[in-house]
Amino acid sequence: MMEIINKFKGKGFKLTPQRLSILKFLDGNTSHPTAEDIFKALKKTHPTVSFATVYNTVQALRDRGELQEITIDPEKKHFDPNTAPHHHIMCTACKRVEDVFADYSSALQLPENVSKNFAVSGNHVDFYGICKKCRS
Amino acid sequence: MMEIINKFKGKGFKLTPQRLSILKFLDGNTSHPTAEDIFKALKKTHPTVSFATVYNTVQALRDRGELQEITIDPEKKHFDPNTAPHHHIMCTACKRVEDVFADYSSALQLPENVSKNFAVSGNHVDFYGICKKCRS
DNA sequence: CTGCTATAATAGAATTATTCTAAATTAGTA
DNA sequence: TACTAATTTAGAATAATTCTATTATAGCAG
Repeated sequence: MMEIINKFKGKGFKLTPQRLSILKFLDGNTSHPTAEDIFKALKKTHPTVSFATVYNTVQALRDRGELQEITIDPEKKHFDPNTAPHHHIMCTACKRVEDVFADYSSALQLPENVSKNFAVSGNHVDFYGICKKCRS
Repeated sequence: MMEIINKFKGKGFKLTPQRLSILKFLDGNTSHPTAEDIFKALKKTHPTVSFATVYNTVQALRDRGELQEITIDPEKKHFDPNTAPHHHIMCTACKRVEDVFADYSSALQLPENVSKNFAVSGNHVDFYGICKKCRS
């Protein structure tokens, strides 16, 4: 928690109460919240917040490399404060997203016809399936 | 082309001129068009079409397993008539999506704590980078 | 070939996610 | 303590997608 806050001292990032609340919510959060999830959580402490505050903060964090945008869900973006390289799996029934910690980097070689045309900056692996809860 | 059309004879799928036009546009198309791309192409032959026709047809094709929805682009969905398992790379500058034909299946093993909680139905690997054109 | 019916097309409204705008507020510095 | 650039807010705007109600038609049944 302290680390997160300290990361934003200086650098033209103002640590407002709203942002502090968002940072607290995100810190160590592995639930892969959507903008709406963050908005709802923030409303508890700041009933008058606007969605713009959520998107502003999310964007500021993304720009600083402190928040990852997850595209696994075709319906909406999810966010992940864990910026270490890792992957995800989504339950196609309940839409929940979970982490997959595995290092596939050495296996994911691009065919030459592609690698010669791209300066690759990253990759991610998305898995889809049905979770235990949704089967029972 | 003929194959595509024949796939939809019977089965409660009506082959309307609009749909035929969409099928022709998609057949062998490796450009990963968005709904808007399809809409624009369709407008050339059917100037009065509605977006609903595009989305209806896309959904019918998806339901029949003849069209894949691509989530690599955070801004919008792309579609791919190639339903054989393969992967994608997106240029983060020009947003173009290209195919990556590589078989990573044996390498993409899930860690046990995940695999024991999911009946996995599929996966895809997304690469990001800058394409040659956008660097020059 | 003709008529019937379920399916599809259309225009446009509605919904959802996200971004923008302009005015009021405030964090952090001087 | 005052100032200023950054932020918040409410709400409008935009973009992607879905829905609705009406009209049209593909494909089958006779």
